[in-house]
Amino acid sequence: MSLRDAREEAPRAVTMSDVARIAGVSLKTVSNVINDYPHVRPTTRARVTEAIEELGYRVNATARNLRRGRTGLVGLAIPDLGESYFGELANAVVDVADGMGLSVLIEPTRADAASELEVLTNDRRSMTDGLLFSPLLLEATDLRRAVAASPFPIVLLGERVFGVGIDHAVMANIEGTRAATAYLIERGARRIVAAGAPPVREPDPRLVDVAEDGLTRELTTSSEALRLEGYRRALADAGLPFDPDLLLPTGPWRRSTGAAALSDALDADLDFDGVVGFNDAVALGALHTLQIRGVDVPGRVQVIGFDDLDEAAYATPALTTVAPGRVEIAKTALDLLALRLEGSTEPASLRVLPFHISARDTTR
Amino acid sequence: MSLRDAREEAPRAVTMSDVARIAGVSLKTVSNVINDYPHVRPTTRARVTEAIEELGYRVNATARNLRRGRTGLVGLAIPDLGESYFGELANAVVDVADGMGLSVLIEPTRADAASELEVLTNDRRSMTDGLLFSPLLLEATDLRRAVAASPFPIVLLGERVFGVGIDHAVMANIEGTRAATAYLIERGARRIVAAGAPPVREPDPRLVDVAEDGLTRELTTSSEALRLEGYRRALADAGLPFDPDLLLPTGPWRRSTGAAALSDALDADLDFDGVVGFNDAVALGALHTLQIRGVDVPGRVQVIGFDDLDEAAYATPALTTVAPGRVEIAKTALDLLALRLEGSTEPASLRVLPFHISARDTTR
DNA sequence: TTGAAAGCGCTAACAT
DNA sequence: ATGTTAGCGCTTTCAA
Repeated sequence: MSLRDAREEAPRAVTMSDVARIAGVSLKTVSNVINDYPHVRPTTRARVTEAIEELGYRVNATARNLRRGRTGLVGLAIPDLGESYFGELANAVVDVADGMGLSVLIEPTRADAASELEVLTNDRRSMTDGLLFSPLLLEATDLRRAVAASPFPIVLLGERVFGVGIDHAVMANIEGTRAATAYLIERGARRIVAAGAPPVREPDPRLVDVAEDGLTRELTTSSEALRLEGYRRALADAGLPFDPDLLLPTGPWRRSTGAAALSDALDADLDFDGVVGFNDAVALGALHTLQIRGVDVPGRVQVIGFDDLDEAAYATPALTTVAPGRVEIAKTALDLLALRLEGSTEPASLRVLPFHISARDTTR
Repeated sequence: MSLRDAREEAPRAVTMSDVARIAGVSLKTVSNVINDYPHVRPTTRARVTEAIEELGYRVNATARNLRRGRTGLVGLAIPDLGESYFGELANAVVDVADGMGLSVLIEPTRADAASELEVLTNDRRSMTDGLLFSPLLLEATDLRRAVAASPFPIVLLGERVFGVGIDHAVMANIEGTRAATAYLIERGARRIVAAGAPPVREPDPRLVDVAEDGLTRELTTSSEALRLEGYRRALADAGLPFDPDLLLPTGPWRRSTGAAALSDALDADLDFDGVVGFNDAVALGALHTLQIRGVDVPGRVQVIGFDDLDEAAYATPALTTVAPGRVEIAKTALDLLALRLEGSTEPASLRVLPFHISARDTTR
């Protein structure tokens, strides 16, 4: 009815001046009311509020943004919303941003280096105040250059570590995997398979002295390499031998590849009593194979994952996993960004976030 | 270096007038070049382009949006990005929108009726030109009222059907499940379990004459009910009896609930040779249980799902499933929205989209 | 405590 | 083919 007619007649939307006119006050006063400026007489405020109500006024965010010079929008560039991990991360970012009065413009980069670069110079960049970026494929040098040239603040988030010079909220890849591995060892596992390890068995030469306290000197590598490093350290901590035969590369970290890797291991009569899945998908796939093959979990083989996806809790048996603190990551990344938005010129910081182990039923 | 200094000194960003000045032309000409207005002399265009290059000019989307009266942003309200189905749907919407020059502001509503309502009157609504909405919990009447009162166009997308009066791009719930069931029947299945059926065993009384051609008279119901209806029809088509014992309610459609439902069925010695999972998660869970229990799939029991998640293709055996045409849904919904954005006052239309069956290895 | 007025950066009539 | 100019709707000095 009236509203529909209104739309058809292409009426001017109601503006602040309409409100001002009806309320018998000036623009400034309406603005004051809307923006909760304290020094407004209660009666005036009431009149304005009433007029707003009556006219169904809503502020025009575009005009406000133009005037203020900011949009309240931040970009979130992630590889793929179809992957549970990124979907859940996006959920977390949106929630946290909401609490800060920010909105999130999510831009999937489709696991494609070109679109990862493109996202930095997109048309959308002029609608956002800053960018949260989770690159997957971009070379560290390309990234560093592009970020340095960007007129807006960028914060990296997620898994990969690219070195200093860029604000960065990362999960504790090394310490998380180390703790996961140690968790199995504490529970009696001695021969622990690393499902999702990188195909190369030597330590990554680029991985130099990776401390997880922000004091890192040089660190440019993949999460595979970082998680492998955590696994190695846990073995070393426990005085257990490092056996390359226990490294199961999977390629992409999916259920199917995890399942296949374990199938192969079983077929090859590999001797093992624990599985560290480098992420939950791989761990869940591994668990699947073990169950089909009739291997008792956790009795004969214990399994632990990494990510704490919702699904992990619902698997049978429920998957023990490293919870990397998605909300913490989101919160830290947004805080870092907010600081830059306020004009901070502090040196870039790398924040490695606390994690914990969600103990469930695939471990003893 | 220079760009960083620039940021620290809080310099005016370069504007169109700067470009105009450097190029020695007027604002209008710069605008013409930027917007690919055809009647610009090549030499002029070159000069402008050069100035743009030199200054590193980027148009200010906010100013443009204010002037144009549109933002080029559409909202996408979906329950939860952590669910693969919605993540993949969001991917599709973003891709299609990209091709239309639109950006997508994704807003998870967290399976909460209040936030589903709230999304319609959000602050973000003044930054978007229209809204794609996939409600899960909202009562049909509430929704209808809210949509009617909205000053911006809304298109519903996804699964539930709310009745006429609202533009709507839906998947073929009934026909898809009917085809899925028929597919198993054609391959010899006779006692087919419906995993994910609603707990009530009577046909939904609200489900009256649901045609899937837009000529629907009355249709206000859940996707559970619609898919059950498809299942019933396929049985009827084949002259097979409808046995309520074969209806396996799961509650939420997840792997875990699908797995549990099949476990119970097996424990109860239920006699069946086919499983129609009401979505892929349920089907995948069912498949999992069947494999653990040593039931030969597809030899002894055939399984088919609904959604065609990426994961379905990677399961072992790969899951046969109904592909509901996510991209088609996205495309149709955005086309519908674009029409309204252009001012169309056509009556609202319900588009039920074509689907197909992705034949894989869980069926013969 | 409120008002007047300028202007954010752009597009699009309207001129020429 | 290009220039002039008036706003889009808001926030924000500056005054009163």
